[in-house]
Amino acid sequence: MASAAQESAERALRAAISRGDMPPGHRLVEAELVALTGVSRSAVRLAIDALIAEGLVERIPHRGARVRIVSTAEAVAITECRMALEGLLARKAAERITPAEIVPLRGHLRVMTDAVDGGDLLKYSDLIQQLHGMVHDAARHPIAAGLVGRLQAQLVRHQFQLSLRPGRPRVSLAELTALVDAVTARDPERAEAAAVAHVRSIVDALSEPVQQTGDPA
Amino acid sequence: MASAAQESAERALRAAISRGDMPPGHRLVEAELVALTGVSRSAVRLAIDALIAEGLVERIPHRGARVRIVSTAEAVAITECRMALEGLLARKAAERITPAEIVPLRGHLRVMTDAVDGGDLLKYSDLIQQLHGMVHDAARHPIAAGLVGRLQAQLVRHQFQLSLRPGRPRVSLAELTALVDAVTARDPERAEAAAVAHVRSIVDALSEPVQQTGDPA
DNA sequence: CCGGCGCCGATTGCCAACAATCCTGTCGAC
DNA sequence: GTCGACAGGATTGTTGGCAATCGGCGCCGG
Repeated sequence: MASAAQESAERALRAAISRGDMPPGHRLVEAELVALTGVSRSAVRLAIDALIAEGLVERIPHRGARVRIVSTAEAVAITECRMALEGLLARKAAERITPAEIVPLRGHLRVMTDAVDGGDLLKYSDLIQQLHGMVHDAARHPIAAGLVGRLQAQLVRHQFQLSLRPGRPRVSLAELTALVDAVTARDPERAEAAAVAHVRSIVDALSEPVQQTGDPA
Repeated sequence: MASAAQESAERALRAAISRGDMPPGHRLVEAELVALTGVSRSAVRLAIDALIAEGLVERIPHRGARVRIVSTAEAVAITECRMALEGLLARKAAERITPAEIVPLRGHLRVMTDAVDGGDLLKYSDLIQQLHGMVHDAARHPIAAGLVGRLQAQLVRHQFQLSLRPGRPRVSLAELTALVDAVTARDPERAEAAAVAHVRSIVDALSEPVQQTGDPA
């Protein structure tokens, strides 16, 4: 991330991958990315290297880079790691949260409830990320937060599929309410347990076979 | 790690940092490393990038790379993350260990006991790493194991200081014995608890003020 | 005598060209 | 008709050199 060119290329790539443009398995041809981002090939190459280090992309020698395909098994394993780390973060957040942080956290939970009641799944998915961000900030543990962020970045696609399952938001909201309650009550044990329970339910949902929605589109 | 040159440079750098040659804060001048490793500057540069991605080295734009200085607070935070992940690994190991793995694990513990009784701290420190490696293998969770490995690599220096404290090996051995007992008994709950307890005691030891050795330098 | 300013060596960051490697399509032999 | 070898094209990996930037040193003014 030294130069501006590399950073811009990295952002562009990350956005394209997250947005679903460039699906898993898609080849990243360096010349194409040069034309796409407008930066030099060196910068593109370094950006790819950075994304490889984060686990978003993989490179086969002399065969180029491709968007990494994370299998369901890997997604489960990654989420298990996240489970352990979110537990740590929730515990720290409960220990270290300040009154000034408690108020917006509670407010955020109300907004999330409204989003679920309103059926706005996309917004709810965003709000979840924000909630985790607030908890991570309160935990004051940049290392664990950074690890969780990098783990999570690897499975935007899985997370997206998950949020569309019927009934899932209700379950998720109940678990997150318990988490916020415990954190704002400054109860580290309960906070850790709530966070672990929440992520565990994600693991279970991921492990289940994908539900047929009958949607022909 | 694509090319052999880069890999060799990376190994050399990693070894030099681990060995204590190149202490934290030491500047990594690219031309020097070219002369030292005998590979091209590009390879050195890529090797440095790889080490930056692992958190061992940091780079300031236009000012070069230096061996990263991890403060005690950071070491504690890193070890807290390790605590969470080792708990997960111990749990998985207890669930998944095979009879063929139980025997050498128990044997390794005896070797460790002998090393402590013999006062061979350096060897004991090595054996600890190997023991963790065996547990990680048994857990069959490459993602968590990889994360722990990269976290641990950042604080070889702290770990080294820790192992020299009087009385520490005895405590450590007792905790690890409990861990091995739980894992070989296939008791996930106890295994996780033992692993967490072990790493927590490391956290506590790190947090304590460094013992005065009477050396005024 | 001291503080600010501008040059200079050293070092890094960047780029364009070269060399090595791999996939694809085609040709020929069996 | 099918399999194997071969050449062509495309893509990546590497090298060397050049421009940009930074810290230190000496010089000048106060």
